[in-house]
Amino acid sequence: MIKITFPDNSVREYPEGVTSLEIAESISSRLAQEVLAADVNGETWDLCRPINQASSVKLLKWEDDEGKHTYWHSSAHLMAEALQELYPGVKFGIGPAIENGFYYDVDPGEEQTIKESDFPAIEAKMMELIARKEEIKRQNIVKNDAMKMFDERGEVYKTELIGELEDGTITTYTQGNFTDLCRGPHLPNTSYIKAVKILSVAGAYWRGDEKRKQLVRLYGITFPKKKMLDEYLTFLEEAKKRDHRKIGKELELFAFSQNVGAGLPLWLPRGTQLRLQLEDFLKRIQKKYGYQQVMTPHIGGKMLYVTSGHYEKYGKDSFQPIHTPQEGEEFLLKPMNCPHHCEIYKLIPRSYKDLPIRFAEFGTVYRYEQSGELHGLTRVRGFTQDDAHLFCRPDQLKAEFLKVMDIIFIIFKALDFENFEAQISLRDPDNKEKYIGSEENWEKAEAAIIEACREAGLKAKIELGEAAFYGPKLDFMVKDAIGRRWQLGTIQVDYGLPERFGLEYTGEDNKKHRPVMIHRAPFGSMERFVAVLIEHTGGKFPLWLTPDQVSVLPVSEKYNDYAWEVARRLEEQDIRVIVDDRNEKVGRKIRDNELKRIPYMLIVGEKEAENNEVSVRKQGEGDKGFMKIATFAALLNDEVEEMMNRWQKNKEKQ
RNA sequence: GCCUGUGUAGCUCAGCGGUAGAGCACUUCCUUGGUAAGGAAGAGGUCCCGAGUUCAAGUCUCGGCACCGGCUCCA
Repeated sequence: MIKITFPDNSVREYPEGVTSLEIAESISSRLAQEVLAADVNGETWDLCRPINQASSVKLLKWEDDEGKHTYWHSSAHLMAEALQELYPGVKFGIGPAIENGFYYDVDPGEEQTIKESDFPAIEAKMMELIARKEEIKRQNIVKNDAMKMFDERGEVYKTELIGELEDGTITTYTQGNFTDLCRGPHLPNTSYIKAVKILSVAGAYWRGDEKRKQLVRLYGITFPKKKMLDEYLTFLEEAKKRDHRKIGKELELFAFSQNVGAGLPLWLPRGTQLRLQLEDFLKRIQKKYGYQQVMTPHIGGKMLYVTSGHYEKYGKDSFQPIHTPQEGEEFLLKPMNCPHHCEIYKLIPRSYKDLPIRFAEFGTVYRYEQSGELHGLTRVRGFTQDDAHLFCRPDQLKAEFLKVMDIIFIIFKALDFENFEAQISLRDPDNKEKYIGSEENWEKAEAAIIEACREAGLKAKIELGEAAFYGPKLDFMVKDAIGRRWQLGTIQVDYGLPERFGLEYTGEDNKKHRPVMIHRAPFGSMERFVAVLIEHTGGKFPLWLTPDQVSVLPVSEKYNDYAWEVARRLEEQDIRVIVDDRNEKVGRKIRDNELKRIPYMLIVGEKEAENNEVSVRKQGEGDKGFMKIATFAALLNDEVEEMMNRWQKNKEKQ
């Protein structure tokens, strides 16, 4: 007998070689039905894998990430088995579980492809295999045997993977005629899977390497209940409705024109107004934090970027230089604002007393993104960064860094971006030649960021190899409607550019010193931020961001004056109003498309004028009845109030 | 840049070798002054661009462009 300890520290005895499934059965039959895998001494194990010594065991269900993971991993195998039957000679790459579902990378060979129209057949085959209730068997195998087995089947991708494994660690899983190299764990058999959906097909380079063969990646998802699949598909449908590209079009916020060029957004009047509100908001905050606004041109001499190192790194992959006809000069469309700001810093001698100096600019930059990369407003070729560069003494770095974090938190709080993830992006330690700057400076910069995050109590994930080529950074990531992560705010510590540009200040000791630079953009870019804001709010922006929230409609021209009086009083309370008194035959003009988008309509006529009231209608909700002007204003202001409160509270905390 | 897929009216889409379609929006008229309505009529299209096959091409084939979903990339 062996002792099994459960998460609540209770202990039961079982015969040696007991499986997690048997343990579950011993507790309740319901549990046995629901359990998918088990955590055995911190490792996720198959339900049917015998436990041979005293262990602590946690049974994992759908609700546990590891349970779901196991479920989807087995589903990936199931899909692979179906593909093997449908596409003879198909070779397999890897097939992991992901956040929502799973994928499998396969090479169907030269002769055949897998298309979207094939999905139903693949799904049907998977259901057929499920009905067979095939057992999924784990096997330990010697490296040479594994190599031989997969080699005989021509599984070149698998043999490459096996070659990198250590002998003794190799396991395979088999169901029906399908055997896969796999660490596991897996479900006991295929019948656990009830609902199947192939979601999409895409190309994916083998091992993520652009230079290697591109395989076909098939994405799918499965659920233990048909209803759950339906709910998931409904969720995807709903998310599509919040797509910023769709809402941006509907609300006339922004557009693209093939004549202007791919990835070059046109900001329409309403979108521009929204963006300007956001810019004003940040400008107000920045003023309080001691920033100075600067403005710099959209192009810069090539030498500027040779000095900065950007030319060497990105020159070939940028918009190409602009040439002057007579003087033969070369200019680049500016891909970032930092060199310009460095030039401003350099103009006059700086004293240690002047620092920190903070130059802010809503700077529009142009980057030649590969055509396949473009994505609505989130990935474009021309965009405006809410950029600023801080030049400070080394001893000021941490304090400045923390202040920048404050600004980001204020913005995220004000706009309800609660579910952001912070990521510290450091160098790839195995690939240091990708970066410029001295070892010492990198270490200082990386340490400064980690230290600042700790001090601010910010939980940040550390990612190696994600740093910019000139320095490490702290990024704030927010998800869009369908869960894609986008980087918004960013703070970067840079010892390199000051050196390249020869930036100096005179210290207390009357000697020249090198300032440290912080690059930062709390929104990231106006384009991407607005995109994510649209997806988060579904286009229902907070009142303080929407320029025209209310329309006032007099029932006849007799009440035009009263309508204007109402408008004036609302505007006193920062509520923007459109008065629709354009036509004495008012009823007809109401169809106007513009007015229909305004959520609140106030109808005024005899009764209202008499009682100093308005009659309120809300788009889609109908009549809200008569209301005093002040009451109505308060109703709208609740929203604003809430926002201001949050901001205030946050400031008090500081 | 690379792999699927899509491109028809302002928007959402149907049509898939034989005279360009629907709903919403738009214009005009009528109806209703408490109203984001109803009725009628009308206007609107190099069917993304370019070649090819065919008596005949939105429709089939090839090339390009744009967009979508991914991969790679992301200063």
